[in-house]
Amino acid sequence: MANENKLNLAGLAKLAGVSTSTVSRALKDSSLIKKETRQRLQALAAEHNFSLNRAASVLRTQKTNVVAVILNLTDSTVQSTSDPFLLKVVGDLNHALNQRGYELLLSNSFMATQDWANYFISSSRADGIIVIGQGKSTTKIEQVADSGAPLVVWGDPTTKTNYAVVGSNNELGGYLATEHLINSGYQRILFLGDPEHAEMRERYKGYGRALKQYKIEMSNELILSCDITSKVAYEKIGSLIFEQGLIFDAIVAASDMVALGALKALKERDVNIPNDVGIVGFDDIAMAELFHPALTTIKQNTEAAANIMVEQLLAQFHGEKAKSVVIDIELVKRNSTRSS
Amino acid sequence: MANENKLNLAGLAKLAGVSTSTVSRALKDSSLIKKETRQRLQALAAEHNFSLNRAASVLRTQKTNVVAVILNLTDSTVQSTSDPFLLKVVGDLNHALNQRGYELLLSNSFMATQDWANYFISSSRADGIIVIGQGKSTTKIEQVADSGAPLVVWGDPTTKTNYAVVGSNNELGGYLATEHLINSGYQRILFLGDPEHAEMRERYKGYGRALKQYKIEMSNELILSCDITSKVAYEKIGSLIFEQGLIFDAIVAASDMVALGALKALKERDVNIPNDVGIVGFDDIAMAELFHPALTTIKQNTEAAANIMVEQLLAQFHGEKAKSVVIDIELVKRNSTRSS
DNA sequence: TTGAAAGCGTTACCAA
DNA sequence: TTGGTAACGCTTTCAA
Repeated sequence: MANENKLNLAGLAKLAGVSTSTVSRALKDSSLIKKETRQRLQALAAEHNFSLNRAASVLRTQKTNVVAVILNLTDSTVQSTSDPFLLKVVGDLNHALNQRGYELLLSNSFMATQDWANYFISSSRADGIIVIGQGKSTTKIEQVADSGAPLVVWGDPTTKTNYAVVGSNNELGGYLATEHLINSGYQRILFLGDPEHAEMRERYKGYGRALKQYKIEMSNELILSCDITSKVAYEKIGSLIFEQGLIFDAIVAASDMVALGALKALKERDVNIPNDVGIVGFDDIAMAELFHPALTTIKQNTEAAANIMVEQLLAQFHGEKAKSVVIDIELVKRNSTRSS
Repeated sequence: MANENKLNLAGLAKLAGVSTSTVSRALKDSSLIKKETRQRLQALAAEHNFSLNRAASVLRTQKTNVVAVILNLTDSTVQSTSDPFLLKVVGDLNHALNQRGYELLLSNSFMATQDWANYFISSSRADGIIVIGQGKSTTKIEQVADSGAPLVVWGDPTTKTNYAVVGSNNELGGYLATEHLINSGYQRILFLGDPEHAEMRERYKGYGRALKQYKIEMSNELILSCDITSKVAYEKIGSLIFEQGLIFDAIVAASDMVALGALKALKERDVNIPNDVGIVGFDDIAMAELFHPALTTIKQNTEAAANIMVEQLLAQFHGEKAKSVVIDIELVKRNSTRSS
């Protein structure tokens, strides 16, 4: 047991025989203070393991140096804890924020049920908010935007909003995935995903555009709506094959997790991938290349996205207006599709 | 744009024609205040989207209601962002903390380079610390323990420490994995993992105990030290086979990620799983059952662990002493091993 | 180059 | 049942 009564600025000042103002300034290396005084005080602080009281400092400066990151989940808590893509984004955001001297306060839409701007900003819990995922409804996000609180959203940047959205070009991703399948000789291409979900809807649009461009008729039975978890995808593909047989020879999956669920269902029925059926995923999670066959997918660059999101948020701290940014995506060809 | 000048307790009190003390008490539903007054003030607060200033409140009460969670990473930043098991633990901790009215401040050992107790506790950033992973060195953890700050560590609870460790019975897990392989008729069982890592070392011990018990000679060439990422495991298994051929017929992997890397290397060489080689993983990450064949593994119950960790931490807030707790593990038989 | 002191917004003690 | 007020620990303006 150490610190019975915690050392504060006043205590440190007393020890040093100077005023609190001097110590305060010295610790931020202010040029107002003589260099040797500064060094002496910094050494003293280090020696006593001194650290400033955040609460007092936040109260005084009205600045928290914290950013709230909200996982905006749609269906159930399960998604948060098992979706590696979302967690990858959180990890990258943490890194990007830390590099700029900010800390990450993690929350999700099940926990933060109240008005986000009030809860995080007015209460001085955080200086800004990053929301991951537009989900099926954007009312809570719009509420934050209307409050004027600094906000950046990970989602689909092509849809029009009154707040800054950073995200991949989902429509193009859907298009490239589909085009790759067509060029590889696949004919009956299934779309597997949840079109109610903003980002997935765009991927679906890209799928449609590619089909149209290559003069392939769109067929309703080849559009399979499905929650974005591998378990649901696995079940959906299983029952589709059971009921109608193998009516498709390729799948455009709305996410890698969905693709992997489908892959499992197909392999269990001894369908050969990529010869009988080709599959393209979306995200390029770390595990995509570990699967057998390694998953062809549309890579989302989360590190770049995280940096841009943080920069757009910090811009708002300085009174600038943030803008939506489209992150480049990239088709990563592996072995779940025939080479074109 | 709303709130030009943010409403505070004093402002709200003025609006209501009462004192700040009364509003303060009313908002925490104190029985000191007459019921109707309470309700009136609560309604008024809601109407004005009022929320208390956390910084002021923390400064006054010396209580943050925040817990710092530190990912104690060993090798590189890569591990944090790609290890689904660690992130699952973070997700479960977040859930457990939120349920008890605490928030989670996420950090990792690369960011928090200073003295953790000072940085998080003395500075009033958090009330307590949860460290995920004992890593290869525990000096920073011991520093926190010595400071007397509330602390719980996710790691191996069987090794003796002066702080509370919650974790799985890793030795038993290693034993069960190995025993299952032996009972399924495998003979030359490879251990794949990093024995310098506290938890992995215990799994290794369990592996050794099982071999001994079943009178199978331990052979140094069947102990393959390997960083706990799938990429490294993939490479290690690849070069082992290249150099010495298939000198093993089963693998006890120190984690699922390691197992999956090995699986990929084997499948690429057309080794049949589970007939030619059986594999048992550790963790039971969500993806374990998605693989083909679905991975036999030792399941760690992270939800239960998260709840226990949080309870042990909160106990320390009330002056109680926390104790180390062993979480039950369970062998989950799937298809990467022959059935015994 | 340094110091004094006000004030950030709560909470809780003491008084009424 | 309610109100006045000091105090939490820091930053920063103004004065020296």
